[in-house]
Amino acid sequence: MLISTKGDYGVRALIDLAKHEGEGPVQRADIARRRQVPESYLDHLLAQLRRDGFIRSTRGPGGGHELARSPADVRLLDVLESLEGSLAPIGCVADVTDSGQESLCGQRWVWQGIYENMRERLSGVTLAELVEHERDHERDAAVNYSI
Amino acid sequence: MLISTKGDYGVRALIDLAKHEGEGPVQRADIARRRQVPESYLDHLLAQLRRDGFIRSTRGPGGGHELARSPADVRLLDVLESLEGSLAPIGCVADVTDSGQESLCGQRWVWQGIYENMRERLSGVTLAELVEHERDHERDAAVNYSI
DNA sequence: TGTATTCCCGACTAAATCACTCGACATTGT
DNA sequence: ACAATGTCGAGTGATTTAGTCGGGAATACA
Repeated sequence: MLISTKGDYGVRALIDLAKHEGEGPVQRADIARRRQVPESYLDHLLAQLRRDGFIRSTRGPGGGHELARSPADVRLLDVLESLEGSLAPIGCVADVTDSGQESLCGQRWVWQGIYENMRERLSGVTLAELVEHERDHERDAAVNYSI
Repeated sequence: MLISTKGDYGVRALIDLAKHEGEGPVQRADIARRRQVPESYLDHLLAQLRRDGFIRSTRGPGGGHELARSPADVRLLDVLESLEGSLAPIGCVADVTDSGQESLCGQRWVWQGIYENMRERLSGVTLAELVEHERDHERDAAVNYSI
């Protein structure tokens, strides 16, 4: 599995922030409840998203988390790579500077194309589109993530 | 990482068998040496490939392993799914009969397309083509996998 | 029949990763 | 001062990865 709960939960959190944009900071506990993510785990994901500049956080009463950029400027690819690390499906297509060792993996040429296609598709999707899609399908907190 | 050493080593083994087709059974020790795979680990991979009908094995002196079908009839997709299980990149596109629970994952529509593209590409590549490619690039035992 | 060769199979293990929990601490509004 | 919030790092149980190991079964051959 290329994408674990890290990527899934993290994207859920960003979608939640996007849907509540302009309403001031959103609290971790609210995101956790609405998106059905364990709060103490969400903590780590928000920390990572903050380190990579996707969100801004403020402490104290009334604090919480906000998007640092417009949802239309946030690419799914970047979010997932922030949360999951490299999305390379097989070792021999890793995005390291391919200096020195030519890969031993004979399937490289096949996977290279798959990887590029994947990155292209994920680059083409923004947080704004994910929100739009969720709205179209009436998937929101109350509908899908609550008990 | 979607593909682990299981998939990598297993494909290497099949390529080796394909290159020695018609020369009688190929021994595990020879595959292991030529393809730089731990022999005791290769054991498990060959067992899996046999269970799924990719190879035939014979015991005793002069025994070994042979392809059960023509290399042109073996799709990379099938080999990898045999060795790795489902290649679904994210839980919500799993190929289970999607009865009941509609997935909660909002990225599903994106990943569905990526998954389909991946499976199409992997379906289009046969063992024969992998061998051909290796021959073109002079990647054989003596060239790449030995010390 | 005996023996060497080869595959077959299941048990075991060390290390890494996943999916969390927990507690101590920092910051801030009232 | 104090309560509400986020921040950070350590710890944990379950699962997966990448193997090893040893005993057993089948077979060719002398």
